[in-house]
Amino acid sequence: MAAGQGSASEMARALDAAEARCVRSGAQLTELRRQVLALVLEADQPLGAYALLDRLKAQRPGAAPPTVYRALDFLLEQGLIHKVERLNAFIGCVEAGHDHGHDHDHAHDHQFLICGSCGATIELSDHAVAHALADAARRVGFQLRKTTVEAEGLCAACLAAGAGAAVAASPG
Amino acid sequence: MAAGQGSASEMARALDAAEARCVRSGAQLTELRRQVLALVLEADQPLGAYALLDRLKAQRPGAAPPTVYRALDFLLEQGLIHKVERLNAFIGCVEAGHDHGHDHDHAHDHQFLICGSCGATIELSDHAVAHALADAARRVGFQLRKTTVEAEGLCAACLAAGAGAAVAASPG
DNA sequence: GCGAATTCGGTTACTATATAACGCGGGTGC
DNA sequence: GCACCCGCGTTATATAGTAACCGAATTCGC
Repeated sequence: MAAGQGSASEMARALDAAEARCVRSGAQLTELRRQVLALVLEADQPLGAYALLDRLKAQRPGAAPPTVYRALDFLLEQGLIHKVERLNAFIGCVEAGHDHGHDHDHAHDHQFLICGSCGATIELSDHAVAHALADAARRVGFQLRKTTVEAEGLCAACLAAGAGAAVAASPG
Repeated sequence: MAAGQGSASEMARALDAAEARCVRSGAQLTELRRQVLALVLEADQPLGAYALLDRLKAQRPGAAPPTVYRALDFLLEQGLIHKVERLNAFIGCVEAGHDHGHDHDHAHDHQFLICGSCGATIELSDHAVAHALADAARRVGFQLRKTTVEAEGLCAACLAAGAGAAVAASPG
């Protein structure tokens, strides 16, 4: 388990928060976009566009790649989801789950820790990391626009379960 | 301009250094691998696998995707090149250009700053960034194995040239 | 020398990821 | 009514990456 919404009510709350966010920014969270967002949020790990497409087809038989990519582009723009570049996969943004009214429309800096054993992906919002990177960029005169910080390794649960050995030893 | 070798002699030196590195680790820098490495190094920006393939075909008409991917895998393993995840592209490792004999075979932590205007990609080896990320991971009990830190923005040269406006205005 | 094992790379075919381009229908403004 | 924009269906295609099989060259053991 990693990121999935634990219950239907949590999901409903998250979708409502997303709706509110879109209204505030003058965007429309249409039925399709809502469906795709729900699929991303209910997964307990990042899902690829085609995995999402497969699931979307259950509700929307005619769905094709552009269907899901357009929805994903929208959700990315709205900051409701993130793309995990190392996995070519998409995951809900933890920040978006809160419906506090003040706009933190700024692209919040985040980092991902991806467990190579269980696939859990943890989103961090570590200020020190963001600051260090901003510092390093400034030192060479580079103006940051968007940062991608992702790490692969082993999560605490898998470490405790001795996954370090399991990963090396077992094929499955 | 960003990463390309400035001259034939620099290139030769870099290839010799790569050769030495491979010898030390018991690997073979074959003709194919050398060709692909040269193509990566002579580019002034990260190149995709298929761009490399196109260029490789000039020297090796029969080349196909596996040809270039196998060479790239080898070069990545040897730490001679890096993959830029955001671009699905490959770039020479600045560290590999130096032929100092001591083994820093450890995967050196690096960061990329990608200019959205000119495509230049700057490799940093900022300790503070690496340390901050390691710290953040440790705090949540996550064991790091490989980190990917990439940022998109504007390089100093493009900022000076007023690229901030140019990026918004001109298509080129 | 001869065969087994390994490494390298050519070749074919395929999977996965992502986008281009066209068109339709429904709203909005005038 | 009509021009316009938006959302989305639809078809086709581009780009990225792998699987699987094969043969040549080298090395190793004997």
